[in-house]
Amino acid sequence: MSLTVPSARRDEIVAAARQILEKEGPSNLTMRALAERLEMRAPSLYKHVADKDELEALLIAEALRGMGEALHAALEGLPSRGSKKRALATLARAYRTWALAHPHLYRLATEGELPRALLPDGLEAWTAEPLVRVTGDADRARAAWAFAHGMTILELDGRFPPSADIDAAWEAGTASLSVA
Amino acid sequence: MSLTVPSARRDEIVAAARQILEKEGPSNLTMRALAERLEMRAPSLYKHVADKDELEALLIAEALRGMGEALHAALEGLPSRGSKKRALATLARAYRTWALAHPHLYRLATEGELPRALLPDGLEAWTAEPLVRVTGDADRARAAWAFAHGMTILELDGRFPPSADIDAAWEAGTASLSVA
DNA sequence: GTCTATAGTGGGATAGAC
DNA sequence: GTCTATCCCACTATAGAC
Repeated sequence: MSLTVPSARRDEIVAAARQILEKEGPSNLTMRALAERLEMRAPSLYKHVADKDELEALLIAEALRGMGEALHAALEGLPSRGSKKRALATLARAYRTWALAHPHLYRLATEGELPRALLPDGLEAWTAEPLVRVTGDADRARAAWAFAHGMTILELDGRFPPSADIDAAWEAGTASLSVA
Repeated sequence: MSLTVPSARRDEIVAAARQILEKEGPSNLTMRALAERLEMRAPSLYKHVADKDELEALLIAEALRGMGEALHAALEGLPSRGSKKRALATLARAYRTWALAHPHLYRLATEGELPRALLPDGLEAWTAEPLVRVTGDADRARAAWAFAHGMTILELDGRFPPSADIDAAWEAGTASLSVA
C-alpha cells in the first residue's frame, strides 16, 4: 500500500480510529477494534492502510493540523502591534486548551519519535509557526515550547499534586519567558 | 508478596532489571528476560516481587533517588549566598546531565502516572526540594520543572531538528525564568 | 525458593478464495 | 475490496511438585 493515495474509505477508517483513540485511549486502538467499529474484518483494513504505523501517522497529522489551527486562530484575534508577552500568554492558553480537549491525540502527536517520513511536508513547521512568530527567535521558541509541553504533559499525567495551582504556574512561566 | 519486605535476592532482581532497562530499553524489560539474566525461570520472580508494577515502582524509586542526589549535589557546590539565577542554571545542567545519562530510567520515572502508593514516603518531595529552594515558590518551581522536563523529553525523543542549538534553548529558558 | 507446565490474553499481520 | 482461516508472536501470571 503506497503512502499518500487518498481514498474515501481510508478517510472513514482514520475518522473511526480517531474516535476510538479519543474516547477509549491508545490501548484500545487495535486493528481488531477498529475493524469492529467499521463493521468489517481486521484483515480488510490492510487494503487501505499499510500497517498500524501508517494509521498512527495519519492521526498525528490530524493532531498537528488541529493544534496548528488553534494556535493560528488564537493569534488572529490579537492586535498585530500588541504586546508580545500578552501574545505568548494567549498562545499558551490556546495550546493548553486544545491539549486538554484532546489528551490522547495530544499524547500521540507529542510523545515518542515523530514519524516525519510519513507526514505531509511542512506540516510540523506550520503548526509551530505561531510560536516562532511570537518569540521572534528559534531558541526562545524552543524554550517556550518545552515549557508548554512540560506543563501540559505533567498535567495530563497527574504529576502535579491536587493542591497545585496550575493556572498560576502557567502564569509564572509565560510572564517570565522572554519574547522578541 | 508484601510491599516493603527487603530481601537481598530482591535487590539483585532490581539491579538486574535496571541493567536491562538502561541498556536495552523498556520493551526488553520483560519478566522472562529478567529471569534469564538471573539464570532462573520467570515464575520464580513472583516469589520476590508481587508483579511487574511493583518491580517498576522499585526502579522508579531508584531513579528518583539518583536524580535527587544529582540535584542536591549540584547545589552543594554553590556559594549559599550566590545568585539564584546562577543556581537555577546549575540545577538545570545537573538535571539534563542525569537524564541524558539514564534516558530509560528518566522516562520511566517521569512519564505516565506516578505509582505514589508504592513509593517511599517523602521521596518525591525530596527529589524536588532543590528546585523549590532555588525558585523560592511552588508556582515558579512547577514552571521551572515543566521547562526542564519539556526540554529533556523533547531532546530524548529527537523532537528538535539536528540544526537546533539545544544548549542555547536551555540558556534562553533558565536565563529568563524567574527565581526568588 | 526453585522448578515444570501451562493457562489466559492479546496483539499485528498474511494467504488465498470469492 | 471483502471475507475466512490462521499464523506467529509476546507477555503476565498461576498451580502444584520438589
